[in-house]
Amino acid sequence: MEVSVDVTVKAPMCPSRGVLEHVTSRWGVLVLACLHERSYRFSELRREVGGVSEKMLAQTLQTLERDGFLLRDAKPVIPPRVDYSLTELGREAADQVWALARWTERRTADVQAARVAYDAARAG
Amino acid sequence: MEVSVDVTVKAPMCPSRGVLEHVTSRWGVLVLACLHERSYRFSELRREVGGVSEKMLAQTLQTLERDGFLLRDAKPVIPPRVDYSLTELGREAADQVWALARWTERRTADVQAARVAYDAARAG
DNA sequence: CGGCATCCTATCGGATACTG
DNA sequence: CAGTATCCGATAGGATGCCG
Repeated sequence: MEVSVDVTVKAPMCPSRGVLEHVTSRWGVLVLACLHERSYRFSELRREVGGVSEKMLAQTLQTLERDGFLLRDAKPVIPPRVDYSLTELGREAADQVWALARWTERRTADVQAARVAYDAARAG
Repeated sequence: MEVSVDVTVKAPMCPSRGVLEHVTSRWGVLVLACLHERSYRFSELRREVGGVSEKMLAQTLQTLERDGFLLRDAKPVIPPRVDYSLTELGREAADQVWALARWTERRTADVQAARVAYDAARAG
């Protein structure tokens, strides 16, 4: 178990940077985008996101929970059931991320075309 | 020099994921946010972003240029001068990212408060 | 000035095994 | 089911040196 990392060494010059990095982290974006629609259980979320390992999903959820973006509701039942949903703060973040994700989907074809053009310009 | 990596192995299930990851990459976000305001030269951008190494900035700029987000204008003068500016596609991306960055700045204090509360709840 | 190549370390992140 | 712990390979990313 990792303890007591000296955060003073690599602390970002601006504290908002750390927040932005959590929101825009590889799996953070996708988790927020998913939860934008509705609340999810752990493994349900894992399937929905797709391609994320158990470890990284758990880690991502913890980070986002700590930042106050989402609520973790662990029901005391057997088998365990844990639901994740957005807080008000998280909803605001998810709105932004959702918009970005939607835009990306709409424009993906253009990006792919740009890549082809870029590569062709150098290979030629 | 690295060549011919087998992309079929780790290709994202959805091509838009790759695009989203470029836009939301650690330095990509900040570069787009900077260029949202105006165009920049390389080292000017480096100072403005702050904390980014020469290597990573160059790499980030290439990725974003290849994706069609920005224009690289290398003037044939001594000493060299290279200007980076957004394309129309890049402007759309930068708008999204800019909004997210602004939101993050506004809400950073709330996130920090949430972290303190979260940590206090476990430290007991 | 604006890169590129090299080296090297830290962190990311997947696979596996284990637990309540 | 929903995690945690551990191991380990892959990648991010900094430092340095060289070049047009």
